[in-house]
Amino acid sequence: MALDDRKLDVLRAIVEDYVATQEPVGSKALVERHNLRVSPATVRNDMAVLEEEGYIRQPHTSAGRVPTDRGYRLFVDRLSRVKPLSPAERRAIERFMFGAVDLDDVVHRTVRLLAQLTRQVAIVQYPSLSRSRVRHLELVPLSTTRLMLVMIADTGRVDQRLVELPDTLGADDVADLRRTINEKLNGSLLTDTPPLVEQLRDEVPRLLRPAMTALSTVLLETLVERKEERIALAGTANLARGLVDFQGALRPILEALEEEVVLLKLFGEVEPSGTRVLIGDENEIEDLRGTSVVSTGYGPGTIVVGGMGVLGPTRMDYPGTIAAVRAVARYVGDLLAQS
Amino acid sequence: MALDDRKLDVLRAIVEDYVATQEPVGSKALVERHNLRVSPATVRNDMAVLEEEGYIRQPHTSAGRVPTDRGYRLFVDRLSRVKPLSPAERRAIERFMFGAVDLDDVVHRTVRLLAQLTRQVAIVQYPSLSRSRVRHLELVPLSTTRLMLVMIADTGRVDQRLVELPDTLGADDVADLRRTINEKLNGSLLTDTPPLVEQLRDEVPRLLRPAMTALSTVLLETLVERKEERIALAGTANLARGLVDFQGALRPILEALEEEVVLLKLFGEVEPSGTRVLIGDENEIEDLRGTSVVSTGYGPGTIVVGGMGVLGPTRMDYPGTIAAVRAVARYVGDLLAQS
DNA sequence: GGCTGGCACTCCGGATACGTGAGTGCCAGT
DNA sequence: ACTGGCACTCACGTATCCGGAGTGCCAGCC
Repeated sequence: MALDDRKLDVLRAIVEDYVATQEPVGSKALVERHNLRVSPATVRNDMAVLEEEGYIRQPHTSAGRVPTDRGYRLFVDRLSRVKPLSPAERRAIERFMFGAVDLDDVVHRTVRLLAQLTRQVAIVQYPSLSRSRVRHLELVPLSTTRLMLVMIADTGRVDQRLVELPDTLGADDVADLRRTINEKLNGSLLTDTPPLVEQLRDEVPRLLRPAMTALSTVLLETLVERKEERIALAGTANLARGLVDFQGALRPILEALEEEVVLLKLFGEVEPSGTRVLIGDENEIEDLRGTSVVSTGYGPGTIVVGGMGVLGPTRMDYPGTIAAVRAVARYVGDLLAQS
Repeated sequence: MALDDRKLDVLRAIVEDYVATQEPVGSKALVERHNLRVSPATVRNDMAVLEEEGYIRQPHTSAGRVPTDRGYRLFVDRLSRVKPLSPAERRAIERFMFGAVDLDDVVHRTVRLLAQLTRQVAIVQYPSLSRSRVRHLELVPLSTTRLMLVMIADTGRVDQRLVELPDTLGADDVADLRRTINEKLNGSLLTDTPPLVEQLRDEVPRLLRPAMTALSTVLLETLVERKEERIALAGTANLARGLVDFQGALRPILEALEEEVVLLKLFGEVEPSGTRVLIGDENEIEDLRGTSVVSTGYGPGTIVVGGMGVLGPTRMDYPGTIAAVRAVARYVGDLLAQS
């Protein structure tokens, strides 16, 4: 059955009111607050249809209506426009991000900014290693048998690992290794490096082979195997605000949020295409059903190097949240493009 | 008034029972569970005295007794022995920490380990910059006018910052700067470096002065001004377990936990002497009254490079928690000593 | 003097009952 | 197709009641 325009209006009104008040909304209140030009009785009929179609439901007989996940979905897809940020919010973004010194700092500020802007839990994935290119590899001798391997990615990310050498090396040797590695790997996507790393061993003088072997091993670990990506989180206190429904449900949510692996799933499939909204049961993660996630990719220009987003109760202000997430992602993307 | 031994026994029993059951404990239950060799009536008299002295209180007339902050304090100071970890727990520590690859990883694992062991919120401060020594400073040319400055501290901590150069530099120049900086600063405590950095400018050839000036500025920021230390947090979900008392109080606690500045205060005054226990109102941070904090310093050998600890409801298992915090701190200290 | 059994008293928490009001579904009328 | 009217339902707040755990106090006992 096709829903006519008025029914869609009613659904939109229900979602908006419910998000604003957090209370089931009834037919009378609805006609008062929105100027639908019909009587409550008519609205009730429409509601009955909407309920039949699964867009809204009644918590109890003779209570108002509440949107279902399906209702929110329709609302997000067809009934709402992303609302532009207020100038104050735009200014807040700039103020907040101004003066960030390094990638850590950027990510940190971003996640707090998002949490504050949306008043929800914010999640930011560090630029993914697999989507970065090697900008430079540095070898720092700590002792004659120990090197610190520092990898600098074009996303600003810096990783370091300790390498134990099988035998002692002089400064010249280290320089040699450094040159070889950089010539081979600089500029390549991290996911493409493994075969290159394999070749490294054969490109150094016989004497340096054992050292290079040790180095290759660590390199492989650093570049590829170390799948575990990093995540920053903020605004968990906001969960305690949406008290009523949560209450007991809070615990599993907090637990899920501490599992980085779980969170990464949320960003696993970010497409450059744009913002993704997961509503309630659409979420694959058991414990996070009952919450919605608005996420998007970010990166310099059109490249996506990581994801960011927010998580909150399904009854969230979608247009506002989507706008905020997009704006912040874009801002951070520009920031990355500059450096 | 001095409390005789039996009264102390009663207090200890009350604390233990209350911690175990989370319910006010009455005189009858007390004599049953512990073998005090007196009647409930006698215990009641003792309780009356303990209450007068402020060690316990009644939530309501005709309810059992609950320890006050003062009661816990006495318990911790005089009535309890730190209980050694179980073999299973010791093994858990080793298993959990095994295979940590870098400092980030160590801190991460540590905080999760602590949270799991104590079933409370765990907090670990990264090795404090101000308590570290410079092990090595590396300059990595990213372009002709840009350097990445990487600082490696003896605590395993690695920080990096971008430096924009006033004019272009060749590879030799960079090597020159690197050598000068390292000769000057290597091995010195970070807090002692500022005067040394000031001198740097005059120790390079005239041509390199502008570059060195830029470098010095960033160095100062990195080494000293950047007071903001880093913090890792885990186990916030555990807060939701101690439900009853918290309930509404949860929000401000979560908020406080997100303020790194606030958390650092907790470790501001860690003395190498040992473990510190802050009970309820003893806590200086407004929002964290009502919680207790068990914290200790950690570091290689007897040196303290940072703090770690856990936070939970005042009704926590102090002996167990103290033991866990100490054991983990010690283990991590040993780990740092090795590297 | 310190300990104990007995006893009256307090008060929290859960169960039950009741009235109220918001909201609904349906129907007959326009 | 919309509306006004009406009977019905049910969550929620308030009031009341009851049982039980726990106390404070007192008189008696060792």
